[in-house]
Amino acid sequence: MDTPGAHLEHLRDYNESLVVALARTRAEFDRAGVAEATGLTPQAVSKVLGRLTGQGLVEICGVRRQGVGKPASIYRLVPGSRHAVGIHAARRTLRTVLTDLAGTVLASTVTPLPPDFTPGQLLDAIRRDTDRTGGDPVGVGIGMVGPLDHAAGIVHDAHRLRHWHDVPLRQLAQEALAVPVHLDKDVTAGVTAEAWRRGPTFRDGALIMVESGIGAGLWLGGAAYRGAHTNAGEFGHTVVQLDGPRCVCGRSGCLEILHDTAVAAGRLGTAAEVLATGIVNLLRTTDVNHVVLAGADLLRHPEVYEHATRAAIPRSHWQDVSVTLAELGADVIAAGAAMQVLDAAYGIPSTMGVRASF
Amino acid sequence: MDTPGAHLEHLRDYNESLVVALARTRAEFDRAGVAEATGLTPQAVSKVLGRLTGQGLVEICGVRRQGVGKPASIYRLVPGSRHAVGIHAARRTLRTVLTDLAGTVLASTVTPLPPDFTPGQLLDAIRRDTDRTGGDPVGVGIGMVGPLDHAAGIVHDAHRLRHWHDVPLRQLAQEALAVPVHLDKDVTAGVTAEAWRRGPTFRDGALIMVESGIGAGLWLGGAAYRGAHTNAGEFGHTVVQLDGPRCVCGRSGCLEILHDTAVAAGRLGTAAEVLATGIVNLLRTTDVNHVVLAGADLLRHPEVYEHATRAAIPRSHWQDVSVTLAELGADVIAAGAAMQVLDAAYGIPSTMGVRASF
DNA sequence: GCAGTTTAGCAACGCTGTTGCGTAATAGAA
DNA sequence: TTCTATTACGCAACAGCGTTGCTAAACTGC
Repeated sequence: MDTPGAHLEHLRDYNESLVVALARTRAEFDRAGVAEATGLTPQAVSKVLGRLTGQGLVEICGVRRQGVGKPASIYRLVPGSRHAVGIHAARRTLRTVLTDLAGTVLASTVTPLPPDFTPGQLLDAIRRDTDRTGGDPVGVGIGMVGPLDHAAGIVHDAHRLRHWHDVPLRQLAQEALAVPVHLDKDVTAGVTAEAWRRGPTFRDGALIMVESGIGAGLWLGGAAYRGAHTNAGEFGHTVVQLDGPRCVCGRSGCLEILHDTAVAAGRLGTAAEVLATGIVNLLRTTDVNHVVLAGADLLRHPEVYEHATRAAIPRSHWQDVSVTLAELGADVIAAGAAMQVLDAAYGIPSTMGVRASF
Repeated sequence: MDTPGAHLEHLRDYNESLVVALARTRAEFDRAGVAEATGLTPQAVSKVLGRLTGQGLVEICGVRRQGVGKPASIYRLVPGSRHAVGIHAARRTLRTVLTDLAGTVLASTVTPLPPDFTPGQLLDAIRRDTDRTGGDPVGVGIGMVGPLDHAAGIVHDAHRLRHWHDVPLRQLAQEALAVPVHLDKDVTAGVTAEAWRRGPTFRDGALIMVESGIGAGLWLGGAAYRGAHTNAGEFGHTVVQLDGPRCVCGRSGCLEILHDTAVAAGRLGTAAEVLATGIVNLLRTTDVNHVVLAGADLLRHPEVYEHATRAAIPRSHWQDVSVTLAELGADVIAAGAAMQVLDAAYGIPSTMGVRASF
């Protein structure tokens, strides 16, 4: 820790983010409600709400009469007090969204990217579209195909893009944009969007994305899960047919090759069933209780995939799984990238800030 | 929160457990080393070490001369200051171990269980073997086949045991033993043992267990991962052959049925290759960088499985995966159950104690 | 023996949430 | 209208956390 007094500050930040997280899930709230939900004393909540009001994150919006006694002040989040920009760098297009603190998408633009674009070309496009979006964001999030290193901000080998080998994209973008930048896999950004919008009940979920490849973003135990090399969720390249056709990844009978082959043959139902088998495999492995379906290719026939998935999931008296389509549709990746920025700044920190990696 | 002052206490507990965690990974340590590793100031470390010494968890064991200046006091963990009992309730045997605070197995016993034993029979056996083990444990951990609910301490339907439907085993055992009891799936307990012994570098790992069924215990992001219904890691019932033979779970071509069929036919190499395919699927999904092989059936031919697994895992310049056998062998489940008790009492808490599930 | 260096810890401090208690605001009864 | 009970709010004092300032202790090297 290089800043003195860090530990009490972390305690304070932790409690503040706890209250912000609660504020995001409720249209309105009062002091007693926050105290009850968080376990803090009402007086402590007063102090926290005072600080948050001072930062403009929260405001009083009325009083609540509940019979006898002095009416309680009603607070609410000020969604417009903070903004973030999220970017989805796909293979041919750049999608840029502006979101507010509540996770609402305020603006969304799509511009084409040059074929087989270079890092420089992407940076130019990002700067152009970010400037055009405006909004004075607290940061910019970038969602992109992997493999990449989230912690280091380096793109190892963007799939099907020749000019991308160990590119320090986060650092480059940070210099170009002069705001904090987060880099993450597209699917992880996507599941963050769902988790951010659906609140703390969404503790374990997977976002299944079918869009020039099949991948999954994982949200496990209340946080984005990326694995040891930011490469978790490559479930398109799990084998479901040992003697199946050869896949580009080197193995045979991968989910992706079987799915894509069926789609190419016009057998969409079979493709959806194959995907559903893979999803149930994922459920067996991770035991998430929320499945979110997303991706351009999937959302062209949402009802087919949704039905096949629901049909494939077994039920029991103690197990339940929700299957839904991505609420934000095509914006989900970009919006999630923006929410990762907000999450870093206003979300509940996963550690207390002390290095535990000794 | 029902206890006042809870939040500052949590800060204190957090820092204390941070120091204990560090003490577990180092034979000896001094104030400056802890301060450097944790980010706390030396004076804060003094206070923490003073409290831990008072609790008997840590002791001074000498001084270190490093040239000029006053020598630094050398501290070390007192492994014998705390003990825990771990229990592995398998289908036919009850394994009971006693471990110390460092995770060393001090005693290990195996006793038979009646065929198709009842909850009452298991409780009797647990009480008997726990009493016999002695050691005044801080708690008892039970590792068992699922499905079960870790948080509620309820066994839903122990696989292949008829008398087990929604049994509140944790509560029953707690009343019978008069110490805190933890209940978890066997594989999760097992991976906890590996993680506890290998320290903070083991952040993402999977323990593969082949023993009357195939399962995986997951350790993701530095903590045991159980999923939404304590049912994560059921990877024996992931489909790897869409048109494969029917499995007991209702689907076809599960990893387990293919593996067991090959073993029954004497084709151990094929069985190991099938398992290895499943393991690579697991790596694709979770991106863990540690694979631990365990289970009685697997450890009968460890080299076959180890070789097949190593051969199946692709390598790249940014990706590395370690494949090892369970260090504790047959004790791994029971020892892990004991370490879960120690982890709850002396491990780094995952939350700051405030309810965030509003 | 003295100077220089490093460690250890007491004491004061700032900041956190908590507790005690006074004040404000309301409904309902007198 | 007036009084009382009730509920909400917040100032002030407090306990406990890690931090900072400073002094004492213990050692090496000259």
